[in-house]
Amino acid sequence: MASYTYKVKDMCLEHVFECGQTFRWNSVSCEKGEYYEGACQGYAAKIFLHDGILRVDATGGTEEFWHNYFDLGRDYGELKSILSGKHSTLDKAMLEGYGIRILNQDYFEMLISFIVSQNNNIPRIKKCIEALCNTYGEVIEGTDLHAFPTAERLSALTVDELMKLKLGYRCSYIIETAKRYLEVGMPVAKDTAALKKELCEYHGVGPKVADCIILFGLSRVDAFPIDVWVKRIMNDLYGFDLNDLKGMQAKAREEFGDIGGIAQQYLFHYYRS
DNA sequence: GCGCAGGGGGTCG
DNA sequence: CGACCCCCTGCG
Repeated sequence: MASYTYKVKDMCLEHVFECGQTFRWNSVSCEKGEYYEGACQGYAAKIFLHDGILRVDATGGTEEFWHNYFDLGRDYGELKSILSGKHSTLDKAMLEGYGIRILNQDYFEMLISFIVSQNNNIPRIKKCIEALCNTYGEVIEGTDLHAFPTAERLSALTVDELMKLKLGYRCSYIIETAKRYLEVGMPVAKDTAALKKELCEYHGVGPKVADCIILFGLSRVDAFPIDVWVKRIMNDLYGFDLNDLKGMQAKAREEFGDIGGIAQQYLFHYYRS
């Protein structure tokens, strides 16, 4: 069991784990307060944050790995100052969600997780992903947690098998996606628009899911996922028609530049809470 | 209590 | 633009 500590600013565990970017971390209450337990990249971990000190107790991963996972190399204070004054609602959202950070998560896990998320709600998304991990993911030694399943494992399943996990019509998307991922691998570096187009070729991946994968799985903070909440936000803030996705995308680029994904997370969190 | 719409971080045909 | 697999909620 490795233990690492980091001095952090602009961070709150609840903001990080409950803003909808990840589905595998759960809060645990104990006498000393609250911590989060979960898994990523085949490592199980407990995450504590008190008085500006982040502590990671994990079954593996280097100090650099967790530093990168929590995006500690990015100065969110600086980002907030860049975004401040752009809109009074965003200013409020940044105060409310001061401790949001975009996790650097596994690409394949994000690919599958956000396919599961379509036309679905967060509690059930978490259940579905937990079922996927518990059924098809390797046990993480010394814990009762499971790693996210590999593409090899998922690609070998039949729809009938996967249907048992109550994933509904998403089953075929998941299997096809795992197969395709094994063929094409990670996307090569290119501009975000081209990435989005490439991702939309996966069955079950549309514009919204593609942007989530780009933002959370490829760490491109210029991606600006537009879901029903963001539609409402863009309507409230700038008066966009609810189905004018193009207009919203353009406005996000104009207002937030290449950190639209960061602004999106603050706004999304603010509207949901 | 129970049955039945309604809708959920969309996408496909 | 309607259907969708499933689950949870609210309402009669």
